[in-house]
Amino acid sequence: MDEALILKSISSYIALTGDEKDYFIKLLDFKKIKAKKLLLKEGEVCKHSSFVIKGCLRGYAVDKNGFEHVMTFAPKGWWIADMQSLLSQKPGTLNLEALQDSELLMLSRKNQELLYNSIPKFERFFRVIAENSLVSYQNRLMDNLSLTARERYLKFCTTYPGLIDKLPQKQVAAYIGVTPEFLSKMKKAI
Amino acid sequence: MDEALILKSISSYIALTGDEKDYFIKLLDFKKIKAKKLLLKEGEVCKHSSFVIKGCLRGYAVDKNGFEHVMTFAPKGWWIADMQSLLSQKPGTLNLEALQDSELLMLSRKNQELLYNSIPKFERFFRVIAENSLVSYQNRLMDNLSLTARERYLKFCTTYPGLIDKLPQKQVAAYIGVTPEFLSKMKKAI
DNA sequence: AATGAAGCTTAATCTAGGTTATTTTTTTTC
DNA sequence: GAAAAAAAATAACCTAGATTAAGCTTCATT
Repeated sequence: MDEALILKSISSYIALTGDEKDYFIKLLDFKKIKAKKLLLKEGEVCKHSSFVIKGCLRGYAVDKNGFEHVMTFAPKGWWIADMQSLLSQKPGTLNLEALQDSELLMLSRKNQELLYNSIPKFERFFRVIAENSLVSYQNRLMDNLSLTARERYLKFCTTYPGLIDKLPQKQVAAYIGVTPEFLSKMKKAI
Repeated sequence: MDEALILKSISSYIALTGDEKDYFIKLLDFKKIKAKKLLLKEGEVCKHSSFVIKGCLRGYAVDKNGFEHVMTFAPKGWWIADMQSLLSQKPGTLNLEALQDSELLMLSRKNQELLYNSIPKFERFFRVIAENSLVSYQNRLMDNLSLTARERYLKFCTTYPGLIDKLPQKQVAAYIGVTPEFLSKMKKAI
């Protein structure tokens, strides 16, 4: 298990002593997950925040017509969870799926509470993470309200250059909010 | 200036001593704002988080075609800011406008930093606020990806029963993501 | 290497919601 | 309380993107 990435990511926001790092690392569970396997299924209660150290996951919901909508992609260095379910501890609506063979450092909700109480600096860390995430959802919402499908696609390509050629394009479609057929048509026109 | 509401809202998440309450209250600036006046204009840097104690504000952006899109409504008991600008301290894209004569308790970014350092519990408070807000933007995004305009309208009505009959309906339209004409057409059909 | 199964493309057709324009109603303002 | 301005309603027409359905391509599994 390689904790260098997560410690580096944390150090951008808060400074930890060696002891604090050790304590934190002990609260994490390492997990490998195979491509196409589900980390969390809709209807289950989300019990962990997971930090991706290898591979990539996606969080998606299935609507009442059976269509998938991608809420988030989580490549290396990102956190993923069904936040709604994690906060409320009620059954969630998201499926968290590995897109590739992946490796995670998982922080259980219980350990996260422990962490807040023993190293209050982590309140700050997760506050900043939540604020940044909030802003990115605000931006995405605004894009969905004000841009055409074509503009959203082009923005996706420039915003996530590392993802665009790794993802099946039907999943890009499910993220930007168009059908795979229409994305295909757009790509021809570009 | 009436600080009862903000203290009550905080007490749902963290417990404060009398001294802490006093200290916090002194960091706030009271402001009255007339209906239709802008608290923040796009292009300006957002310097405050504002808690609404009376009235209602909206945060909206104007797209390149001149159409307004409502990011958020902030009735009594809610916070409002251009988060992106507040966090980055760069010029923002949101206009924050009073919909009615309103009263605010404003916490400057500088005082917010002070607050975090002198009463670290506030890290937790604003973390929780940010997490809840994040979840509500996730839900709204999912609604925009998966529901019809009609469904979004009906959901708006049940989610914000207090707002629906106070707002000009063109602003409801700018929130759910349809033209005022289409909203009018839908209402007739319902 | 063969056999699926899943993903991608293409194209014809359809529709939810947009656009434009006019009229009516409500709200502001002097 | 009259005039002007903003909001809402109505209706005809338009289009971005959805739907359906067929063929094609890639890729995983035996």
